Amino acid sequence: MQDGRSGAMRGGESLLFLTDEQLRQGIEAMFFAYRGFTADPDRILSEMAYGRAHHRAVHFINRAPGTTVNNLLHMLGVTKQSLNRVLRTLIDDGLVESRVGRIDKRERHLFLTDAGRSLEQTLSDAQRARMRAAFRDAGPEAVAGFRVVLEAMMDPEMRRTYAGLRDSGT
Amino acid sequence: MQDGRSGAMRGGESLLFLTDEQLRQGIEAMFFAYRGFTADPDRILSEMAYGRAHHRAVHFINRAPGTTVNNLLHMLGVTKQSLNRVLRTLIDDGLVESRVGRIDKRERHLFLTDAGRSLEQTLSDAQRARMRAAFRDAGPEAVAGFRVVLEAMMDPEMRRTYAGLRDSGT
DNA sequence: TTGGAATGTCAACAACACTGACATATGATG
DNA sequence: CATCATATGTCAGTGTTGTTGACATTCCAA
Repeated sequence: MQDGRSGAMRGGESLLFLTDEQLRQGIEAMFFAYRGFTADPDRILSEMAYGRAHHRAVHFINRAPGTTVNNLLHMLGVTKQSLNRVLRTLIDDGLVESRVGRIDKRERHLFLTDAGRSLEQTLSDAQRARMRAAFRDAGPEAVAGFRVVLEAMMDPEMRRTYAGLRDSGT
Repeated sequence: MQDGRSGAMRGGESLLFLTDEQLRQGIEAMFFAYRGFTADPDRILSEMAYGRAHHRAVHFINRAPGTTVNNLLHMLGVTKQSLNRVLRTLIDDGLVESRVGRIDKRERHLFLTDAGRSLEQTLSDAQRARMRAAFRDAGPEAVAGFRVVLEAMMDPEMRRTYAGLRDSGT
């Protein structure tokens, strides 16, 4: 694939969108867009004692209340030591509640407190505002394509996690 | 926008794709997809003394040979101190060459050496392979939508940078 | 000549990730 | 019951990447 012609013609169908140049533009689009994607919540977080990792934890606890530490670990793709540091501060600050499991007492189930939900709202509102503007400008068909490509880009395991969250949220 | 109905109906046109639930799915798609997006080059880099920051620097120097440090700074969105640390190792290791500007001798123009191009190829090939698979699976229309939404999500300044690179690459 | 811009460098620090090791409590199984 | 595995928490050390702040050098431009 170093000839720069990987997306020429095949069977009469134009595959121009698969040229190395197109792929490179896709890569750069991901890079620049992700910067925008995180910029607004980051700005809010920088004024507090929290960072992006706290945002992610709070987001997924809100999304899946009662999730266990192990679940959260896999969703976030970090080690338990890394998550624990973040979770510790959130619990100590009264944003997250950790309840011992009723069935399996080894597990801890995580919930947002009112204060936690409030922070989540603040961060999500900022992030959603940008997403909404982008979606609105792009239109429904572009949005559909956007989601299809992103889903195809995930690791299979993450795709399952994503689909599980998606289908549970409707 | 906390009523969860921001994307109901308006003027008879369905705006279902703008509901908070849809936006949240878009946010999660970005999160999981970005993980996949960086996974392959990260794996390669972890076996070397380099990280994601080196990848980004090498990518953009390859994309815009002769770019100045200041240009690169703005493209990457980091401070000169942060970039300098990365650039230092790349120059010392013979992957990047820094030439004093002919017109303005304060400026340094950055180029990849053969070794630098080789590393860039290795990393880009891994990243492009995933992007190519995702594009292929999603099809040209989805890819078009993907790019439109990503571009709409960028900060205006980054959008200009992105468009400049895009138009110069064709 | 003087001011400002571009670059480089040093130091300190913070966020966030990692590995490795170990402790505790609990569930599951023989 | 004894044993092994699982879930969680914690401590210590390390690495990458980012930040500020301060200061020096070089050089363009007014």
